[in-house]
Amino acid sequence: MKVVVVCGPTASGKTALAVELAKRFDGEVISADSMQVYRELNIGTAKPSEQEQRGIPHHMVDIVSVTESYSVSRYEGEAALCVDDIILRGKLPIVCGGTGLYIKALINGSGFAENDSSGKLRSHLESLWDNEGADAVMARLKEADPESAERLHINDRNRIIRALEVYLLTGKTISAHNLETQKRLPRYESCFIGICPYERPELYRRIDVRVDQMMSNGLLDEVTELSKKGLMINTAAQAIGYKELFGYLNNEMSLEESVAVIKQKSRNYAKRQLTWFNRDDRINWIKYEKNGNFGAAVSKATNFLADSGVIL
RNA sequence: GCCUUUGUAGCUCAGUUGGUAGAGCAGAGGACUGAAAAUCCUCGUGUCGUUGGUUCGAUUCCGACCGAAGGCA
Repeated sequence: MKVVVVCGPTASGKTALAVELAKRFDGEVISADSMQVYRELNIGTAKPSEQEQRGIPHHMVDIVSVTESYSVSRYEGEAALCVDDIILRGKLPIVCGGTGLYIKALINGSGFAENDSSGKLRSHLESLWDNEGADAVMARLKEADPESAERLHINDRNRIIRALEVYLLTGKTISAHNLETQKRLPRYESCFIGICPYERPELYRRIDVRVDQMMSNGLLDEVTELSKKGLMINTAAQAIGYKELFGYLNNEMSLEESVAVIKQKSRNYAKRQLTWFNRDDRINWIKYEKNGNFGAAVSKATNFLADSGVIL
């Protein structure tokens, strides 16, 4: 059984397409979205409403609280269980989302290196970075893992720290680990469908419109509630739409400004998503004009599924 | 109407004691293996408002004009 993947940048119409395909081909949706996993984040993550879900089961949504920190490796394991179960029940698994790394981890089966659950090593390395500077951390990485040190830019704090962390934890370099996992066969056979407007300005227009919709749907109330409860912490605090309105609530900027920043950051994000997906040559793209209709997209997607043998 | 300030990259603004200019943001491209809605890299020629003058040479100094903001009437 092949797994269907519907991907693309934010606000491009992934959800509607995935649900329609699920309707037609007896599927269930597995979300691949790093922010929709959080129960308390709804409007700002464009989490599909009950109406939008049209009775199709959606997995990997609302599975943790914002008080927890979620991560790719956890996603990889849990989402794979969902997919396996769907296959076992004879249904078509449809992975749908914009978090490229999550999709890759699920389909390819990355096999991430160990992590220190106590977080002690991480915070030690972070304070090393802050107190002694990037060069000090980089010097240690150069000794332990010259390959990664060569590859990583001196400013890329997250990756340098992680590379060193992996070495100290496992005694193996992250570069060796990556090399090894890249050789593995993918966990699932798959058919990738990407959806995106043909023209960049149209994508950006759709993003702006959607942010305005989120605001009229009560995003500010949602964020206000979260901030009252003091819940904007951990990874969830990085969510676009939340951190900006949090800034407004802290009197750092006007409401108008923060909405403009949300739009801005969403556009920047969409750009990064496209860079990620464009590199993946497995993706069959559905690119639509401004007046492109949904029916055409669905039939195009159906053709892709037929070509790759997902459906007969 | 007069006075003051101001007009430089799509936006906000530096700067050139006169030798045609540079940051941030935006935008474009790229990277990405346990934070990924994160993290990071690369890319800056624009009639220096218009027009005269001084000068070997003006975006820079001077004048006029046009636009903007503030003040006084």
